Amino acid sequence: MKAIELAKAYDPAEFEDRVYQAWQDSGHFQPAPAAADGNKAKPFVIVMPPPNVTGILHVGHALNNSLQDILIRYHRMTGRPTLWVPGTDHAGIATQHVVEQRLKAKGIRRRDLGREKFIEETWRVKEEHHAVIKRQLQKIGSSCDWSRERFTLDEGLSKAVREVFVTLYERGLIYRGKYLVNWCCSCGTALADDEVEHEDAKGAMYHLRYPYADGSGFVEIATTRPETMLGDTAVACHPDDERYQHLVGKLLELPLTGRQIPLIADSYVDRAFGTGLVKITPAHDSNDFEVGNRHNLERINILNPDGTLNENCPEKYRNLKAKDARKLVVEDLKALEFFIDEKPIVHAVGHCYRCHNVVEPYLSEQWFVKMRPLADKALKAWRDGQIKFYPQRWDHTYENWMTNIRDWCISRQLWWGHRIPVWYCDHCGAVLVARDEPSICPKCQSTALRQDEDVLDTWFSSWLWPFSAMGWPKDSADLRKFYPTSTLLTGFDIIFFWVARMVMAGLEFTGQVPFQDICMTTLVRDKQGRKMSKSLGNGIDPLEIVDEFGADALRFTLCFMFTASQDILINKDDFKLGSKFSNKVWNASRFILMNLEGVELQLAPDLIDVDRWIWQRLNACSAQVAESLKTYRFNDAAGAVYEYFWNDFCDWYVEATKLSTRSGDEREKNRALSVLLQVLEESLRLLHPFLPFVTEEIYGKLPTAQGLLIGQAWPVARSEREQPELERQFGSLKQLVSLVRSLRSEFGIAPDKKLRVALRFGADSLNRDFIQQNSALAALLINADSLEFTQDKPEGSLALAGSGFDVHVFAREAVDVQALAARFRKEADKDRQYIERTSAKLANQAFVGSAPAEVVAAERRRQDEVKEHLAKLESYLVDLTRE
RNA sequence: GGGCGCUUAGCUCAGUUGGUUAGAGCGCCUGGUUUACACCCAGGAUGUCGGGGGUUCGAGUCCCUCAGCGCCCA
Repeated sequence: MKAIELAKAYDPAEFEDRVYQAWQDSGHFQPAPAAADGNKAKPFVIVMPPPNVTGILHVGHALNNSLQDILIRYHRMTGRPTLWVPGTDHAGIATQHVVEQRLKAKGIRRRDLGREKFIEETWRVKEEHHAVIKRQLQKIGSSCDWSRERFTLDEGLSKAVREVFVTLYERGLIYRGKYLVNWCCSCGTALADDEVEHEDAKGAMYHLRYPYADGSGFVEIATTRPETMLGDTAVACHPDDERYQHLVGKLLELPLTGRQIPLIADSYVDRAFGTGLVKITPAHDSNDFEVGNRHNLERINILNPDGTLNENCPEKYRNLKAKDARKLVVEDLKALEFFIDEKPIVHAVGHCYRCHNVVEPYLSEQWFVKMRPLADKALKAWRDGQIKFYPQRWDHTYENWMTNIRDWCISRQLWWGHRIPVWYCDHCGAVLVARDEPSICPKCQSTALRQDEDVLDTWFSSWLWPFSAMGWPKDSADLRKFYPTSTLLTGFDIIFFWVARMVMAGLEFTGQVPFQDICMTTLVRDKQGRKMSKSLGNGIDPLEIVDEFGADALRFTLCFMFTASQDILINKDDFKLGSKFSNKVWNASRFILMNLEGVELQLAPDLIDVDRWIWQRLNACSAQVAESLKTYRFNDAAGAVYEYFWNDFCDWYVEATKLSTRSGDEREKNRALSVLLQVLEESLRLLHPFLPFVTEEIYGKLPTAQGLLIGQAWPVARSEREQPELERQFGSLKQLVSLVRSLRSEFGIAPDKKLRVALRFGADSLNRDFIQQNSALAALLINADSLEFTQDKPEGSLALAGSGFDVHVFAREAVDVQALAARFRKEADKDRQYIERTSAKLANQAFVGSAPAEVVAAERRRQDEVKEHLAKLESYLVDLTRE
């Protein structure tokens, strides 16, 4: 046959897009129909964590999707029906924010545009962004089933949301109420507890004086938020606090307001904190809210939705922002001598996770989900082992959150999202919660119905994703076949937001956990350990990496660096790792294919030792990859294929085959290349999940290619290929080669200088036959004319110590004998130290008595080897110094 | 305040139930135009495994303690 040409340089940009298109056209992204090939294997299914449709893919997404794709491709190649469902989420707050900013640039405000027009505009923006996200996922090679792509605002998913809302309401698990919620004044909406990020901020502890109403004295209180005093309705002490017990019930004059408030006792108060007295502002602090409930206190809301002070405050403070009001209040308190002092402190302040402005506790009417009953089921499922975290330590986080679960505020004062399916009758005041929009009030027949203005939290649709994406609430074929899914792979930072809630929703609505394995990924950071962010400008754009190094390089590097326990600290240069590896695969393949010129391929070529050795190595690698992927140890899997391909296949096997391909013997060349091609082909299959593009491109050039590599069988480890004795035998050949190469290198003997080398085996050498049979190979690898074998110590040579043999190199004139002697002495010292150490160990009855027999035996064996090594060195030294 | 994690070569990290003379990639040093690859080849140097204590025949690995760093929750 003819030689096959691969381009001289590995150039991923040349083929990646073309290869992706071929995959997509081939239909392999869709699960193979089980019936067609009688495939009874259990499906392997992942739902992709839907990225925010208006975001762009960052390197964290690249990591997560690369890892998911590795799992998907691997399982697909092992023959399981495999499905990866892609999609995006509508990201209510973030998207609305993006669109408002765009409009603002044109001088348009959301309210001016009106709800309907605004939503139309948002859909347009969504479409644009969606195209970008999808393109990005394709660029990195995601083999997901685009025909099943979903968006959280799709009709079907919206139906699921509505079904869930109404069902939970019917089950008494959704309620509406006026409570303190986290309020983002900038976004103008309520947030869930976990959407608030606590950041340390510099502030002050203000000490204030509240006089008794009867003028007989005053108490001192401390607060970090003096402006909220305008909403105080009590001051509290601990009921057992002897300093204040006698004052309980006394009325205080609240400065600046003219109001009188009581001094109450409540065990919530920490006696040791400040003066032991706290002001109680039920409408602006969640603890105070509880105290207020217990004592029936009035709740005075002093804020407008935009964060300015409202009409419940004295006139002069109205419409000021809280920050400005604070200054003025402090000033006024000073003027009236109610101010004692302020001390700087650092305290945690809540910020909106989307816009990073300060979040205020704010009293408002919202919808909530009662979480306790849902969480109890989710806890039980976890305790029963139905879900499993990788790594396991995330168990604690899950358990802790589930155990201390709080109700979930799900209404958002936004326009972009699922509108709450609740209607109010203006005529009779009825509240209608319905799957379909009612046209008439069933209570009073009025048509004056008004839908709730608010939308639902985006996570209220995301938590249904594993089954809503499969068609639920319809009883779809996909749902029956692919649900529950196999693995969820996502960032640990959304355990609360998403993972935990999906488990709850899955159990509540499908009666099953939505996935079995949960693989948590860590954060990708810069080399200084900083989070990648726009403002720092330290982000890595995955597409830039793809352009520069190729998608395989991006994927492989991330996989290679992904360990379960630590964040990934990475910079652009690190991606050279993957790029170099891809290049290696390209060039090794190129070499083999270019050597096919004039070769007659054999279907079942005979194997020689080195062939059996590489099959053993490939087999071992396969077993290692399978084991590693099973437990989501991606770095181990990547490390295994890297080591196999580079060190075993390229450095030893391909080099070894040169003996055959350059022998001048046509038949031997045909045989060797036939095996080489088979090993290459199988190696490409082994590597494909990790380096899909380059392996597919090369596979397409193979004379033995059948269809696309993506659809080929992965080389599962087979016991008949195990050749453990070959590992040992080939290992001794490698040792021989290394010894000679070291000598060459150390003493500057040119690589192209042919050496005369003789081998002398010890009496009980295990590997004698193997090395003798493969002596031509050994001679090639050490560039010797031939390898001689001798019984007696040859004269005039330099000896090197192998295990079970001496290597004699006739190169005395090329070597600095003194330097070699010095090296031997150093090695001998090391040996003596080792022997001393292990002798003590072996003399220790406690060790010999209590350690497992095989450990002791191994220790003896190693010591014997070192003793043999030392004895050789000593005899070499005698020879060297004598002559 | 409660919880979790990290500290191993110059850098980034492996090291799964305790049992070889602790590994990888990058970087560094020496040599190399071996017609696959300089994104390469061959060889080499580099570690009191954060400090201290303990358990054990044996500790990077288990326990205690101290120090530093990070994250989550309140």
